[in-house]
Parts: sequence; structure tokens; C-alpha cells
Amino acid sequence: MLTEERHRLILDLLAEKKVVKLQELVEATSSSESTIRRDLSQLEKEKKLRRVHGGAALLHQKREELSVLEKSTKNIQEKRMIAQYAARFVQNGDCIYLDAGTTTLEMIPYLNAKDIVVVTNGVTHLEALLEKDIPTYLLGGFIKKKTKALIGRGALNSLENYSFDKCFIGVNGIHLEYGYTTPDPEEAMVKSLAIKLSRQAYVLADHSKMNESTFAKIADLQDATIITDELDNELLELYEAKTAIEVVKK
Amino acid sequence: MLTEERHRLILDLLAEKKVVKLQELVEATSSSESTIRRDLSQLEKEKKLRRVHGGAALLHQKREELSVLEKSTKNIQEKRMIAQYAARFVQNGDCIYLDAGTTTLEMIPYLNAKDIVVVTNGVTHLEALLEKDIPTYLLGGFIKKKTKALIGRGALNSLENYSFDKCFIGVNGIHLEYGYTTPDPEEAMVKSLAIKLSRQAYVLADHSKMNESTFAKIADLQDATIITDELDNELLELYEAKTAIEVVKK
DNA sequence: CAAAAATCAATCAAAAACATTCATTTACAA
DNA sequence: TTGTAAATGAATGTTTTTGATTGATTTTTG
Repeated sequence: MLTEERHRLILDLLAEKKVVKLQELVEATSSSESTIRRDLSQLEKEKKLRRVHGGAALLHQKREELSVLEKSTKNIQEKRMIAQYAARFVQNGDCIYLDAGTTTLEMIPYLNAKDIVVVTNGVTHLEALLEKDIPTYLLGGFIKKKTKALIGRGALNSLENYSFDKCFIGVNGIHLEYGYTTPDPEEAMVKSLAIKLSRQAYVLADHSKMNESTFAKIADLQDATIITDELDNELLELYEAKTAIEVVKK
Repeated sequence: MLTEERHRLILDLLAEKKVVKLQELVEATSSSESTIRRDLSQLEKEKKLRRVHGGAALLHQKREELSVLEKSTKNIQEKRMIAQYAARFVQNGDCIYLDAGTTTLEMIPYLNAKDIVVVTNGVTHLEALLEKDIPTYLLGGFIKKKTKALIGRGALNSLENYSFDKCFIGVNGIHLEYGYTTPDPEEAMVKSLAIKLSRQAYVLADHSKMNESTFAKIADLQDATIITDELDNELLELYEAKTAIEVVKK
């Protein structure tokens, strides 16, 4: 393949996709990494594109990713730990429901079981899921602007058509007496139904959510297995008396 | 083979392929490398082409890259023109369905009617819709990776719960005999149902789609109003005999 | 924070493509 | 036919391109 051809192909692919990985280009052109790197360097010199770690991007590009990055730096370590732990429960062939929310979003990179199918109400989850080539179904319904979660009657109707091996739900409060809670009743209904439709339900929450309760109840403690990252022994015993609980070690 | 002949052949091949390898020319002309090199040098001097390592390329490859950009920009402008025109049909209080696809996506910035509600199967439409603070419902269903459109039984089920004042559908073919068509049958079903559920349906397509047909039929011509950007008078009359059609002026 | 993995730049030798030269062939007019 | 100029193809040494390798750097992971 001619240099000229490669350059053209690279720019075309880039125009189409906004960002391209080096490996994709290696595949698309059947040439070596070295060659592609040289191409990218040259094209960058010619101001045709911008190199980024792992590939290349269009010159003038939005910084959506940046804002996502900024947003997620805070509790991310803890959430990722929980997410990674939770992802281990997913087995080959499982049909799982992934609740909207950052913790469940973090699970996706660790979903390495084969032949799984994912249903979710989180629009933000889509990109990551498709990136991993996981067949994905989205619930219908009303879009909640702030969280980009699908809620309402449409979401419940959609959900009723499925049943799951496992579901993974993010919550805002876990409380010995009040069970699992979240601030938005509409979201609570979706989470609640997802739990009912699953053979096994997992609730993901970092330690700041323990012994807290918020407005809308999702389910009773015993309806799900808790996955969290910290809990002193005294409380652990109290919770263990009521339901299964997994505490992820740091 | 005559020199003149060879030169003509080279230029023809080049015009067709944009880039041509020296070896290809050697084969095509049954002459030696040296000869072809001389030809290329000469033609370059005459500004008929540009030599590149390994062969030759069209002279204004750079400009042509631009023109690819221009072309896509032009296409976008046509699409935007159609989209802007279509957006005028949306009135205060309307419930509308926006089909997935780039043309309907372009409509969103022009949706300035008040109190409208939008239902869509295009995940990519979401951001723009929320940006404009338009209450939005998403269909459920399976996510088609390439287009990020929601399709399949889930989408149809979701769709059945609604009915619309107007729907705006992108198509790949408009044909006097075969009606509206699109390549993917799954998408066709969704589009078809949306049209059935709407009091008034609009089909958006630039002129390149006119008199074309693709695999899967969506609906008959008379089931929707066509909005396009170019059509000679003769054809216009033929179409007008069958359905309403709006031709957007440049 | 440290280890592991991925990505990167720099270097080098092999392969491909190059310009140049020269002997031979071809075209064509004398 | 013959002379001459243009065109051709082969041979030469040079330059460019390429893919592999190395160790450095960045990013991800635990």
C-alpha cells in the first residue's frame, strides 16, 4: 500500500470516527506500528490531525471526555474497586441488568465473561458497552436530564419484557431498618422492578452510603447482596444477620 | 505502445483511482519501469499529476482532501437545509417522533416550538435534545452498534405506546414504484410503525436518494410528505401525482 | 504508591523504489 | 539504405521506506 493511500485512508477514517486507535489503523492498512506512527507524526506536522496517546484525533475536538474525566476523579478508586469486585459475579452466558450510575458504569471494563447480554437504563453506559462488543439492550422511557437515566412508565414497561440472571444496582442509602433507598421515586421504581426480575440481585454502594437512608425505598435488605468497601465488624455482623454482604478489601 | 497512448492511459487510470502504483502502470502498459518513470517525470513537469514514492497521485490531492471535507460539509449543508425546513412543520404543543440518522439530528437546533415532546430511537439525538431542554423519550430495544439506533422487538413495543402529531423519518431510497426504502429491515420496521402512529409523516432525503431503492420497504409514497432539496420539474410532476412533496430551494 | 501493561521514540538492517548512465532499438527523414 | 534523434530497457549505485528491536515513557492496575 502506498504512503499516499495510507495517509488518505487514515484521514478518512479519522473524519468518520473523530478518534482512531493506532491498532485500528495497523489493522486497516495491514502495515506495521512503526509505519503508522511515522504516518501520524508526518500528518501531525502537516496539521492534518492531532496525535494522542494510543492514536490520533481530529484537530478541533470537543472536550466531552475531559468533563467526564474531571467529574469522576473523586471517589473513583473506591467505586472502581467495588465495581471490579462485582464484575466477578458475572459468568459466561449471563443476562444481566446494569443500573444507571457511575459505580455500575465502572463495572463495564471488567466484564470479561463470554456471551453475556446486558440490559441497562443508563445511556452513558452505552459507549463503554459497545466498545467491549457486548450486545446491549436499552430500556425505553423518559430521559432524566441530569443523570441520563431512563425512567418512568416506558422504562418499567420495557423492563417487564426481560428477566435476568443477575442485576447490579446502585443505591444512595443502605439502612438496617429502611432497606435500600434512593432520592428519586421514579428511579426507585425501576431499580425495584429490576431486582424483582433477577434471580440474584447485587447492590453496589461505597461506605458513605451505609446506615444512610433517602426518600424513596427500593427494596428490603434481604432482597439483594450488598457489595461495599468498608464496614466495621460490629455493623457487619448486624447486616450479615439480615442479608448477604461482601466487603471488598483495599 | 505509443508514448501518447501510455500517457493517456496513465492519466485515465489515475483519474479513476486517485492514486496509482508504478508497478500497476508497468503491468497495464507492458513497458519497463524506466519508461514509466520517465512518463511520470514528464507528466509531472506538465502539471498533469504529482509523483509520490511508489507511483503517482492526483495533482490536487490536498485540495481534494479539502473537497472531501467540502463535500461532506456540502452534504451537511444540504441536509441542514432540509432539516431546517422540516423543523418549521413542528408547532407548539406537538408530540413528534424523530427517527435516528444524521438528517433528523440536524433538525434539533431548529426545534423552537414551545411545549413540544420528542420521542426518538436515536441515542445520538439525546445530547442535542437535552441541550435544548426538550422533554425526551427514548425507545427501548437493541442497540445497533454502527448507527446507535434502537431497533428490534423492544423498540417496536415501546413505540406502540405512543402516537404522534408528526414524525420525521430519514430514508435511503425514494422510488416512484417501490416507495420509501432503507437497507436494514429491522430499522425499516421501526420507521414504518412510526409513520403509522403519526397523524402526519415527513420523509427527509437529499436529492441523491431520489429514484433510488434499497432492500427493505418502509411505506408507500403516499404515506408521507417528502422533503428534499433538488428535483427537476419533470420528476417533480410525477411525484406530485402520488404524494405531497416539498422541494427546499437553495 | 509501586508494579505491570501499553504506548512511544529512536535506531538499524533489509527491501523497495529511485535517478542516472549507457548500450540497444525504434522511428523517420534524407 | 543510411544517418540521426528519440525512445527504450537493463545495470548501477543511491535514497527512501519499512518492520523489527530496543529501551524510555506514559497509562493502567492492584
